[in-house]
This record gives sequence, structure tokens and C-alpha cells, in this order.
Amino acid sequence: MLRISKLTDYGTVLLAHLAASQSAVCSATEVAAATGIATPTVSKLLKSLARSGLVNSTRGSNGGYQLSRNPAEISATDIIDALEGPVSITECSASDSQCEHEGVCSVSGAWQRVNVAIRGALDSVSLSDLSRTNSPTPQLRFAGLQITVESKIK
Amino acid sequence: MLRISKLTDYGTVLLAHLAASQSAVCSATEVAAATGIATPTVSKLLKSLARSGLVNSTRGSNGGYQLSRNPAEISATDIIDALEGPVSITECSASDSQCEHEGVCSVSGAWQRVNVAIRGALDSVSLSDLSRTNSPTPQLRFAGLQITVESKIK
DNA sequence: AATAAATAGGACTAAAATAGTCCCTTATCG
DNA sequence: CGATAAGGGACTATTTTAGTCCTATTTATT
Repeated sequence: MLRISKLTDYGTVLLAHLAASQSAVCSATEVAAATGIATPTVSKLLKSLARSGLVNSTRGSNGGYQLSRNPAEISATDIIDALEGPVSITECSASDSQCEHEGVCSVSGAWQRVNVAIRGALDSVSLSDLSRTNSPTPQLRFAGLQITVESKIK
Repeated sequence: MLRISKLTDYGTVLLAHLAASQSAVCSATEVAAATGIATPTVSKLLKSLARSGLVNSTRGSNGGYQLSRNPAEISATDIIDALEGPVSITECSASDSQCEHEGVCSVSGAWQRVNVAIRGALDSVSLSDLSRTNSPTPQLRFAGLQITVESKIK
């Protein structure tokens, strides 16, 4: 658990494909064929990625999508934010939340800190890291602890 | 997004209450009254926490629940694992998953690394950190980046 | 021994989030 | 003008999450 949604996962695959296509314009149909994800789904995701500015779109015949910036400048946070809204580990860590328990709640502070820690981890991973199959394992230090980082996708 | 479930959130509040009760046995009813969470929900959560070994239960009259170990030795990962199963950021980073795209998938490796990074962040936060309202903000270093950590709960 | 206070386990329902499809509109190229 | 694409949104189905409730079992107390 504590998982990104399937669609976000797909989205990353789509972006990785666009990154690999070296700024050539790709249509949704093309991307669908290349990635094996159903066309309507790809279409939906690319529209949504376009709205949030991660990809640029060209309409009309010969149109399609391309990354709006360098893969190294697109972070995992950007992708998650674009497809599922801002990362926040609990309901009340979202900015618009109104928590009924806020008065009584003794644990809010720390979850917030955890949340930012996770954002930090996600910020430091870029689309180019995500696409590169054998990138070096990043090192994580949290509260003095030394952790080695690894990971797998659907 | 990228959020723990409400129930896990509640579970943390329950555990924090038990931690504050200094090893006294607390009944579900008592905990519900103290935390303001509905009794059936509290009951369900405590049962589940007992099954996963984070709390010990005593049946019969005067029975109830207490932490099975020191709050400093219960990590955020333990809590999440207990209430929503192992942390894994994507479906295929779960051990039992069989991903149809595995052959084609170019991004699996990095998500795995991100996943472990997040686990690391969660591992290093204990129940005592979560209960302490004003604990010092932990420092996170990830891939050379310096991050300050903050957070809020429902 | 009877009673009351608890947990154990699971069935069940309701609500919400997610995933996925489809249709119609708009823009652009040839 | 026709074909090809994206834009936008409605809609449905599925799955997950949240929450309640019932029955059985265990144990202390009187």
C-alpha cells in the first residue's frame, strides 16, 4: 500500500516513451501501440498531462504530443501532482482540508514531516532517472539514518 | 494524493493514545471515548492491530489492549504494513504481482528505488515521533539534496 | 454458577475513488 | 473538403474504502 494509482503509473510509461522519442511528435494512437496501453486510456492521460503542462500538444493531422521540457527537469512529484493532485500523505495534510479532529489530534505534526520527506524523495527522481533502466541506486539519509534505495512497475 | 487511508490514520491516533496511557490496558470503548473515533471503527482497528502484533489484547472483563512494545520501536512502516499491507508504490512493486507489461516496461527499476526511499523515510519515524507534538524537524538527504521535513493529520 | 464486560471473527452495506470507454467538438494539414 | 488529431466532458462499471452489526468466546466478579 501507499501506492500511486495505475493511471499515474501508465502516465509515467507514456512520458518515458515520449522521452525516448527525442522530441518527435507522437500521436496518442502511436503511443498506445508502442506501450501496449489501451488507446482511450492513453488519450485521456495525455490530455491530462497536456493540461498540467508536462507535454505540449499539436492538434490536427500530423499532430500529437511531445515533452514540454527536458526529461531531467520533470520530477516524479511533477508527474504525480499532474495526474492525481498534490502529494499529501493524510487527508488533512492537503491544503484545503478541514479536519474535525484537529483540536484533539496529537499526531498531525509528524505526518506532515513524513509527507515532506516523501515529497523530497520524489522530487529528487526525474523522468530521466525513471526511464534509465540501470541508473545508480540513490542514497537516502533521513534523520541520521543511511538508507539504500531500490524499487519495480506495472 | 499518495496517501495513507483514513483508517491507518485513525490507527495511528489509537496507537498514540495507547502510548500515552503508559502500558495501562485500555478497552476499545475507552479509546473511542478518548479519541472521538466511533466505537465500532476503533474496535475493528484494534483487532486488526492485535492480529499484526503491534498491540496485545486481553479478553474478558477488565480486558483491553496495550502496546506490544516500546513506542520508539514501532515505526510508521510497521503501522502502515499492519493496516494496509506492505508499502509498495506501484502494483508491480508488490511481491505477489504479475505484471503483463513487465517485458516492455522501462520504468520499473526506478519506481522500486523510489519505493525503498519512501520505506526508508517511514522506517525512520517511530510512534514516539508521531506522538510528540513538537519533535524537531528531521533532516532528509536524498541523492545529494538537502530537504527539511514537515507535515498535518485528520 | 450466573452475569457482565471484553475481545475475535467475520458478514454485510454504503459510499467513494478509480479505471475505462465513448461521443461530440475543434483545429490543422493536404 | 476530407481525413486526422487533440479537447472536453459525460457516463458506466469496477474496485476499494469506510463503517456497522451480529454472534461466539473468554475472563473477572459476585
